[in-house]
Amino acid sequence: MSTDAAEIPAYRYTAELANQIEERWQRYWEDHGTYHAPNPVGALKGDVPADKLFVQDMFPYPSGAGLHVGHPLGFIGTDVFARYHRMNGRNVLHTMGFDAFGLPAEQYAVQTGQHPRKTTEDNINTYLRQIRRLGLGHDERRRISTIDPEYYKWTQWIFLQIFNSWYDADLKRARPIAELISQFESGERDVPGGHTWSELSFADQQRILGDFRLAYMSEAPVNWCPGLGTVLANEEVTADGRSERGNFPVFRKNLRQWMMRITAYSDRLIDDLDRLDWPDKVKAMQRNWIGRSHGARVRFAVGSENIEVFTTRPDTLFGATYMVLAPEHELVDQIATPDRVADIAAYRRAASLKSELDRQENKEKTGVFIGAYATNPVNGKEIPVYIADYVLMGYGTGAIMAVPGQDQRDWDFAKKFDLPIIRTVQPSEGFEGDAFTGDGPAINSGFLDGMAIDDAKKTMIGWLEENGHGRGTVQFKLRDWLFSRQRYWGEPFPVVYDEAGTAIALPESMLPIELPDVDDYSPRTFDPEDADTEPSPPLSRATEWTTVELDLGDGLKTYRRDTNTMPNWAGSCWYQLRYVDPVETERFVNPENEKYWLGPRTEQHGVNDPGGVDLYIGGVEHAVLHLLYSRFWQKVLFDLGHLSGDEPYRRLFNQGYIQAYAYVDPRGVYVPADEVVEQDGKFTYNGEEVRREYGKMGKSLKNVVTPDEMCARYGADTFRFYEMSMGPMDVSRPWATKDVVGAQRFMQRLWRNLVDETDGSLRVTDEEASVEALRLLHKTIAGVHDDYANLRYNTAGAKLIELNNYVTKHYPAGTPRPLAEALVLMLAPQAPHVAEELWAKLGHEGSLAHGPFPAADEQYLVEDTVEYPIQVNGKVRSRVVVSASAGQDEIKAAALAEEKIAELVAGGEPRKVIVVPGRLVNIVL
RNA sequence: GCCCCCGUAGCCCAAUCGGUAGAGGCAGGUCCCUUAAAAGGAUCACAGUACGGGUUCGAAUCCCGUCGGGGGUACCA
Repeated sequence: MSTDAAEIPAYRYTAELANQIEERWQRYWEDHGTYHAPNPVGALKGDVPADKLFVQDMFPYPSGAGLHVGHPLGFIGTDVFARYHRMNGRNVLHTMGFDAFGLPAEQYAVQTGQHPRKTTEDNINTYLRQIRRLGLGHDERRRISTIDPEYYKWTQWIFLQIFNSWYDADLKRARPIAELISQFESGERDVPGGHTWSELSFADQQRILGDFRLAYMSEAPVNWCPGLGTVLANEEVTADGRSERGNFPVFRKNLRQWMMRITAYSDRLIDDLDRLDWPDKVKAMQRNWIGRSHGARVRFAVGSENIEVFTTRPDTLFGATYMVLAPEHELVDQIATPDRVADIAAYRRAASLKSELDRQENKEKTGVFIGAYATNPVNGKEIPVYIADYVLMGYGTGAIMAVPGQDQRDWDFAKKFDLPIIRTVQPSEGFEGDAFTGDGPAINSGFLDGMAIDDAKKTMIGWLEENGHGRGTVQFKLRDWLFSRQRYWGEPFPVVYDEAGTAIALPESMLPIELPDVDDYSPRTFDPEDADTEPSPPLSRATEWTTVELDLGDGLKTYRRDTNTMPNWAGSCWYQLRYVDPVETERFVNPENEKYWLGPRTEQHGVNDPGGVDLYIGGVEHAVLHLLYSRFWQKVLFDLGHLSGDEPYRRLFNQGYIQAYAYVDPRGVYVPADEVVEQDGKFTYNGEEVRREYGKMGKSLKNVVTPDEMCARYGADTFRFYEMSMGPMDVSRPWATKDVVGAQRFMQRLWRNLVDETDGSLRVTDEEASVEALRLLHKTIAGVHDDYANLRYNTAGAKLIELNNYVTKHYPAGTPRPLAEALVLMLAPQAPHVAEELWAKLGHEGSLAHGPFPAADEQYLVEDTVEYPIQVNGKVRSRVVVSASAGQDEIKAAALAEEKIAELVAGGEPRKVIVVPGRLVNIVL
């Protein structure tokens, strides 16, 4: 009896052979620095072609679970793109770093006592081993990790740049804070409060500057999450008022925290989206999040006070029949009548106890009358003032004019409290709803009557401005970015506090401010439901670190450090800049290198080109978090003159997700997916029928497939090729291990067409390829070029399979060399190791990483003849072959002369004959 | 509720400007090779594009409606 091994030919392209080849070439690439991309200047200086390409993946957070087959989809996608362009002669920057600060490592540290740095570095090593195994062509000299002190030194430096700048609303750009101070000193700008700058104390000066700085401390309602023991940014809170991570309740609480004045950039962040090559979906999400509304601010007098409201519908002012203030509005106490105080207090208490979730779920209108009446400026009518929790303190002015005729929420409230309703827009015919929000002529509106909404708005804003009752304005939903976290595992703030509690920036020479070692990493967490708790950051317990003696220019003094850390978005805001110049010690990036890799290239991308990474691939989940923050930092650094472009990512592409089936037995327990058997449309595990679910890949769902497994079973090249062939990059699809064999068969066939399986000899011949073969070859080359350039790897792969199948069929004795070489080169971006191996076997020295990529020869792309389908009344009835140079009349004549067609036309005159050159002929009878 | 995207063979997917519905892969049938199986080779079948209407000489593609799936967002005045 013979063993299986003896029957497999020695030189068949098996997983074992693939693994040998892959390991060998990975070592070669590493030894030769094949993927090193030279910089114009600095430590990585080299000869740089003018034509460059910067490709970037959204860098991963190194979790303990390692990679599953879904993760590398984007990584392989960028690698194929990078390899394609590298083979075509471009200087390609492609590398990968790690977004390594964050909660999981800290939570693991709390459980085990292991330092988060150790956990994180172990995980990074696992990731590095996994991505190396995939043969990703990274410039490993450019790897960065956000937790490296040499990296976060510059994160802290950027923080100080932001802290030390202010937004000049007239010039619409950030400027150094020193320029604001000199404006105050010289009197060019009035000091708020009417003070003289030099007479103010240091603390008072800093308090005033805090209202201008782009990073500032504020005591404001923030999202406090007791379950996580930290505060969160708005972007990290879900629509139903819970933490995105951990799903704990989030409460509004007044706390003193670092904020970033991202709202100063609202207009630019919206307007500049037009200059980006990004998916419309992501642009729409950012526009939506920033939420620009055009409208008016209107003042309503209440005795000697004024209530200011924001409205997008100034045209409906005649229909304002009452007003509503947010319960927390500061005017309430001043204008409420004494008899209403008890009710107001009771309502406020009830409102504050409602969680965000309660407010979401129960939209029944509630509120109380506060005894005051306001004057509608447009008609002098006295209208009652209420407080109600459907008006939010955080948007607009925290007060509204209620127009029940045109707003459903106001309608609901008015019905409940029996308030008058005046329609100011004529509802369309047959309208039967409550509030009418459509367009129509103004009614009951004095000088506006008859106008359409747009005209009425303009007219009313003009009237308000003329009579001093208000002005046209723009309102944004975007709020400033809460920038402190009560965590250990993050970047410390590069500031200290003096005795008066004033924040003082540390000089650049003291950076980085490194994290101290502590015994206890845990932020104190609390009962998730208990809103009356206070954050207690782990660093506050590192007393030796928090108190520090420094000489900051006026002698040795005692200062306190900030015990908060930065959110983990900080490190990812600027990593593309550090990839460009990873070892530069004097600056965060050398301007020449930055300009070469990231600067605007108007001759190539048009006059509005903002610069940035040439292709950035990642999931859509960062549409309003990372991608908004990163754009903001880029713009600040651009304004301050540190960068040549004002957008970080010129082109963005969202890859889809690879999902997976999971199987549940009748008890509701997940069973191992790889042991489930499918038969006749039913799924069984150990003979028991199980139910199939579709969703994520995860340990708890027992359906994880790892790239390591796939590499071991098929080899990295086969795995890469399969992943790219599953569908277009941006489509999510289910993982199917059983389908991988298709990719393997292709690789084996291609290998066999070039290499003898039994003795390993080359099966390439000097026979000339037929004209037919050359036509197919050059058509394939042209198509594959196009597909690679447009991220259509699935169709590129299909074209290669088609060409290879042709070779298999027509050249059983051996492959003509031009076909063999072109196949290998075109395969290389997707399956680089086997391509290198075959390229070497074909007798070439060195690597094919830098080309040549085959070019299509025009002479084989033009056909001599064209076969035209002939339609009669839209249905294909026959075909005719015509010379490719034939004119329309010739084609038409040939079609009509065709036997079957002549029969169908039967001597009559067709009503119309449509000739689509190169496509078809349609005869209308 | 509002906004956006998607429905093509049993499954994953092609069809680039409105022009012959099928490139590729999985699964399946038949044949060759083989003692047999695997691997390999050859070959075949399978949908009329979720559904209903419209525009057009011609619709998977454009428009309207319905159904199904996915995503975003929501007392934002």
